[in-house]
Amino acid sequence: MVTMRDVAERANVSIATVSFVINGTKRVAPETRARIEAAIQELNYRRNVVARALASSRTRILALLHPDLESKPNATVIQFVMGAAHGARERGYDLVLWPVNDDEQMSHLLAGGLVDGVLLMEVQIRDARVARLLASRVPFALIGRTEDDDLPYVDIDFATTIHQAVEHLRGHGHERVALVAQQADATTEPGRIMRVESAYLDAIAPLGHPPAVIRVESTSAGGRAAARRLHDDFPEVTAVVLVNEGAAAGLAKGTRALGRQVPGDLSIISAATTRELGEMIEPSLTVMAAPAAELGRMAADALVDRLEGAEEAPPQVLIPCALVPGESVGPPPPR
Amino acid sequence: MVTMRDVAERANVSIATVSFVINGTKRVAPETRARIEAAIQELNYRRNVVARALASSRTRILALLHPDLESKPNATVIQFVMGAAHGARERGYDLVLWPVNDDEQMSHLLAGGLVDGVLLMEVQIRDARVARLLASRVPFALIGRTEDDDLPYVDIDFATTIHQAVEHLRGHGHERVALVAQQADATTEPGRIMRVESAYLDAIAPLGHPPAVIRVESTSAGGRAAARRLHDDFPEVTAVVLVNEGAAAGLAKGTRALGRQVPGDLSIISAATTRELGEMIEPSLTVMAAPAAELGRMAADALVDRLEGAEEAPPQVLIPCALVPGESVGPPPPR
DNA sequence: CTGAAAGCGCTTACAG
DNA sequence: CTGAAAGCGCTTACAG
Repeated sequence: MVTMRDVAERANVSIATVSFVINGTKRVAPETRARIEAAIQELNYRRNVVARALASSRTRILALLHPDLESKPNATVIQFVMGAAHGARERGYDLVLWPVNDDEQMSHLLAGGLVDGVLLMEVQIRDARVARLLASRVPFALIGRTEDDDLPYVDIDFATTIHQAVEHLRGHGHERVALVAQQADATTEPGRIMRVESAYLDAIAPLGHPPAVIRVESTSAGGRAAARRLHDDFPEVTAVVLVNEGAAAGLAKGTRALGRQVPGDLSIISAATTRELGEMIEPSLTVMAAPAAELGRMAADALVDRLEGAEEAPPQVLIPCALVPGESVGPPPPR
Repeated sequence: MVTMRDVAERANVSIATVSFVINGTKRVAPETRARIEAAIQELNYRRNVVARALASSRTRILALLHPDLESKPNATVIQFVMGAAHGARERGYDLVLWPVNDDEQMSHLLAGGLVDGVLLMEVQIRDARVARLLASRVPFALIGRTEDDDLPYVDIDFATTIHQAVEHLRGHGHERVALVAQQADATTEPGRIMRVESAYLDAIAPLGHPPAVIRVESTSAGGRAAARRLHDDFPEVTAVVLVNEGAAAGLAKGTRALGRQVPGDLSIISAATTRELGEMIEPSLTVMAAPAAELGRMAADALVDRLEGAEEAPPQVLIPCALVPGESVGPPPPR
């Protein structure tokens, strides 16, 4: 292995000077610099990142802390993860995956000193991991939000997204618009659920009709259950905003299985999902595409900004989803 | 930060002895050990992984080297990635994501000394990255295979999978079975394409009919194109084995758009996809579920085995997909 | 502008 | 069974 010492010897300088040119930390005379750069070339030297990390107490590694995603493969999730990985790489950081649910194990990992910062996914309204993170003093950024808004986060702008979805449906003449959201289970209560529901209530208020909210699990079966509940409990509803990626296909299939046409009898917008998902379903769903890759990238970026000492207020970023028209929205059925 | 020195002082031993008990590298007298363990507890000491890495020249970090997955979110991919992350964690290793296409950048990363080993995804038949990896002397394992079979790999057993798919269709009375595979583009030629096609030829040989192979891109549009080609070019075909996850939904939709029923006119098995994908489509697709999470886990495991000095031959693992019946396979239409 | 040297927090022969 | 010490390959005050 070629070390900095080898380079220094070949260029007839001290290792300190080599370090200065590699890192650009101090000005170095042009001819000295040239000698060093030549030596680096000739020896094909590459600085050892571990030694650098130890000496500088900065590893330039970020952790992506997420629950076990194996069980619920969600199309937007991988885009998010890849966005974060790219964002980190572009800033010269590495991203490690920490599939950790156990809050104890998380503290262990944090204390090991491997990472400079943490990206926390699937944030809950009250999230014990946030307290651990705060206690560990390791900088972090959230994907999603907790109850209190003074932590750095990056999130989908659900308010704008839902409003635009409802607006789009109103433009087609719908007045009775339901929301199909995600069911919180005992342990998890993503902040998004709460925010989505309140955005929905806001958005439909001008229509002057009572809200229709259905919560189902994020699976095909959940989607079919939603179709049935819509049919049985809310027959006056002519359009639905869905914020539950896993249930999208089931909702479309279930609706048709009940003899109702999409969009003839029921219009559907699937918010915060991928365009690819929309295309897979029959009829192709009109979606509000989640800016998942951008969010991942921005989360990494924001975290690196903090690590590199940008002293501003904690970054708080909201991005709305973008409407991608499909074939699942039309006028309401004649009464 | 609490260091090993702090622990040593509190326990009245040398830091070497502390290291021995933490790592179990040498036997230590029971009472000494007890003192040290107590000190660790009291100080809540956690060994610094960076210092350990530098001293032992083992970082216990693995890299997952993959192309940009953002563009083609493929449901099995995330399961694979998560499987690898879990597998690594369980062995006490961290997994970093390296979204790298550029083969130059890859060498840079490899030379940095951050990782002990590499997992290489989306392996091509002739893969330049493999040569780089070999040159770098960093141990690795492949997901998929190159032309030559003497490198350590973990892969789907396509031969068995395709045979079982064809067998299943024969059991329903099909004799004319087509293959819809993935189109290789200029730069990528996954080894799987080749292996899938030859497995298909083997599997249908006993049927005594000419093969019908269609290659399309891995998108909904590709799937619709396949439906049309089947209809136009291979009217005698009554069943298809699909090995192209991205095209699955398009094939089903496209077939129906041509006025043909699934499975009434055409039976479909989608191989090497997730069960969730099958459920999303209408009708629910019969799939051969890819053992993606297992493969990821096994790849990580195999790599760690090598790193920890298992001297055996390079691990080569093949796992077939498992049949998950849906509603897309039935008897062939009466002639 | 450059260098000598301490130090980052561990592991690991080597001695005893 | 335990310790003193060298060393992993860098960065970074501090001097000059």
